[in-house]
Amino acid sequence: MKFELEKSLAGCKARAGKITTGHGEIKTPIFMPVGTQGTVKAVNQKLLQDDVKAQIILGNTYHLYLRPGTDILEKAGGLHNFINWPRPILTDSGGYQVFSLSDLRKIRPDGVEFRSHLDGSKHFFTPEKVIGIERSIGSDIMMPLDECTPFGCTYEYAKKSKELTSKWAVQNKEAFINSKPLYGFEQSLFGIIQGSVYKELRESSAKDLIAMDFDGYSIGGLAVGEPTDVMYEMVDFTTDFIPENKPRYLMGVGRPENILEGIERGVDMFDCVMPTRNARNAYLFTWRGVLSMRNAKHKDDFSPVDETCSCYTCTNFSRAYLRHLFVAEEILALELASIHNLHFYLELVTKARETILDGSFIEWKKQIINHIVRN
RNA sequence: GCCGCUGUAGCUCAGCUGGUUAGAGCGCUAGAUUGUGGAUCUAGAGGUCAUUGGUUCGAGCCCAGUCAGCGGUA
Repeated sequence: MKFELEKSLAGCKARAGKITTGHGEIKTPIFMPVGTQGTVKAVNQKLLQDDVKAQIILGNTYHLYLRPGTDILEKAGGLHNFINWPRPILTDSGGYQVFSLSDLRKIRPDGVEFRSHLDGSKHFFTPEKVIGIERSIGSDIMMPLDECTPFGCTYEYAKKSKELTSKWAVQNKEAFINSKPLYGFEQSLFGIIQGSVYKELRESSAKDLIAMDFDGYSIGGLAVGEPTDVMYEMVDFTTDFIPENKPRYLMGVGRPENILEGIERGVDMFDCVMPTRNARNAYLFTWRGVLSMRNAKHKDDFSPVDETCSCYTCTNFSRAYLRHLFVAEEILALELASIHNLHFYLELVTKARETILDGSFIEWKKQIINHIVRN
């Protein structure tokens, strides 16, 4: 993997760059649709490429390990082949599932013991095991096993957790060096910076990981319930420690305005379930604010979701039809809404990139936030 | 025509021996959703208890008439 920094803004930390992987280029800043189980829910691969214009998608190690399992993925020749996705894939390690499925797991110094949310069976993840699974998956960018701390945890807990994540990072890195890709293309490994909302811990976590020289750096453990301004402050603080020539990835974020604020603070990559999950709940993002497609006011509104949007949904269907599909619980509702929201997110980061390159980002961002945050 | 059963929220129904502002589920309306459960959670609106009289301190509940629906019967 190669990262090329194309432009850094003078007035803020926003940057534009290019990541080159074995499955092509990713132009940053970028938003990565989440495809946990080998599919971006409700959107097929053709539309994902041609209409949404996704440059890279996510898969999840925890979910893919439980189902279909690494034996199937290897027989298929890796996840790209299995799901017929020719562009880059990034895999999350399962660290977040350790956090979100907390009643089903136990964290130990050597790894995480957990029960499958599918059948209750017992499993044990170590950094080495996770790297092995990600080799079987064949993701272009792999995330190491980490612990995502819950918001509200004490300094002491966050400190111990950060130390564990750093210790695991060494093991992740070693396992990475001591293993090889299975499918003939290069894979790369990021480090995940933890430390909750404590600056001192963020700094020390960043320094631990940077000393190990990862291909890129993720900021984890944010957007887990802390106030938004705290999240921005932590991001701003943390990106200062990350070398300029490495991509920075803010995990799990976020709302459109969160992404723009993240870009301004020097983040290159984002992922979030919001555009897809909210789409399935009839919550749509537009350039003039958000819409709830179930609302009765759309019943006889035959205008598109967003007049300025060029996605398949907006160029072909009305709000009234979308509302009808949601009320009738038709599956096409999920598809059309997901296409639109993802198209919006990708267009958002594309425009951010363009305005970084031409120097108008800050001005553009202010204007956009005024429009999209208003309801 | 006669006999019986039933009328409570948009729908399906609870509602104790008569006792404060009549409830539930679904639906409806509106929120929430941040390294994915199409899930879930939160809040709100909505009732002349078919109708007219009566008994009672007090009636969704008891009595009578009327209307409507369902079943049986000549």
